[in-house]
Amino acid sequence: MIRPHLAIVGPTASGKSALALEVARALGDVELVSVDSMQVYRGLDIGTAKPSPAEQVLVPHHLIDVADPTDEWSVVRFQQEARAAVANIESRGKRALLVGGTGLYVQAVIDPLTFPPEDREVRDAILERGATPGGQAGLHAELTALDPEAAAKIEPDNTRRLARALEVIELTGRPFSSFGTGIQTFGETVFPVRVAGVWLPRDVLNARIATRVTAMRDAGLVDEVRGLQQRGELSRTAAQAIGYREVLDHLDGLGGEDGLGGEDGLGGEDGNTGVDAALEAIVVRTRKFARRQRMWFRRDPRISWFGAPGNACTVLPALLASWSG
RNA sequence: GGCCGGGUAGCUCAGUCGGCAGAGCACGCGCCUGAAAAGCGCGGGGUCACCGGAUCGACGCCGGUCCCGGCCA
Repeated sequence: MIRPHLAIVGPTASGKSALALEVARALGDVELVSVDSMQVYRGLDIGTAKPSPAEQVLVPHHLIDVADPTDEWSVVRFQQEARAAVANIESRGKRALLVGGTGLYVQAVIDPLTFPPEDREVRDAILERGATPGGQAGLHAELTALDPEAAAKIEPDNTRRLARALEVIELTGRPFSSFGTGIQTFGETVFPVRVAGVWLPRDVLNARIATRVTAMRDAGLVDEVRGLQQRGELSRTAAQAIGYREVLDHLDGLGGEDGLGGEDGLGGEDGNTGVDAALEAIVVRTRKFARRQRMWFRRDPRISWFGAPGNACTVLPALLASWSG
């Protein structure tokens, strides 16, 4: 019988990746699959805390650097490629160790989610309708008429999800709610897998986030973003990566405009205040992201939680003991 | 020292003619099926710098004190 695949989930900056490396070394028969919506992009290295080339040599990693930063990426592409990677690993007699913090992606891989078709043009057209005055209310009314069940589950102001639901209905002629039971259903996974969650005290995690952002600056995050920008405009999906969006905004702000620069006039004579503000914004958004991750994973009763006082690696013995059974 | 502007939520700031104190962000709680590091909902939070006065009633008006910024000396 095939031994179950493994997964480690948890909030950003918890030390999941380092823990996964140690697990891989200890077990010997696993390969890592990054479950991360931003590490898929080549060149987004520092800000995504991507495993270093050296680390990637130690243990094979999958789903890292599989897209160009000018390309859009989506959960469906991830689902296809990650499942292919798992199958590939399995075919070589090894086990996959999924590691990551993108909740929807984790479920897209291990749960039987099937995503209805999409048509960007159709959706953009709906989105445009929604952007007109009173448009959101209009979209919600439309959806209520076509699919009351779906409409009840989507906040009237959430234009993006309203548009997606209407897009699916327009494309398929079926109610959006007729596709799947929703991600709040936690049933059989598509392959045997044991999922562990790492959990850090909030103040510890916040401190780790702050430290990590400073380290990213020191590692040259701003230069990395500048370089990426010169090689072509980041795609809609890549450009929203935490750290990249803020630095991009900051670099745009330096463009010598005369009024709106947001300069506070006090203190920083060398543009450093701008960088500092961007870094602070990164810290704040990372914290919020970690909170949403917590909310997401917390709901899944299949996750076994491992509390760590400082960083995730301290749970290694407990985790190995749990998985050896 | 003089003149001008300012002091209201953790931060930045609105507050009409005197009538129960507001927003954005932060923070907390939550939602989630093709952008998910996205998008969205809900909530807690105030000695309105301080002291005194007129008024039925003051964040607002009057007098004073303290603090911050700018200009002038």
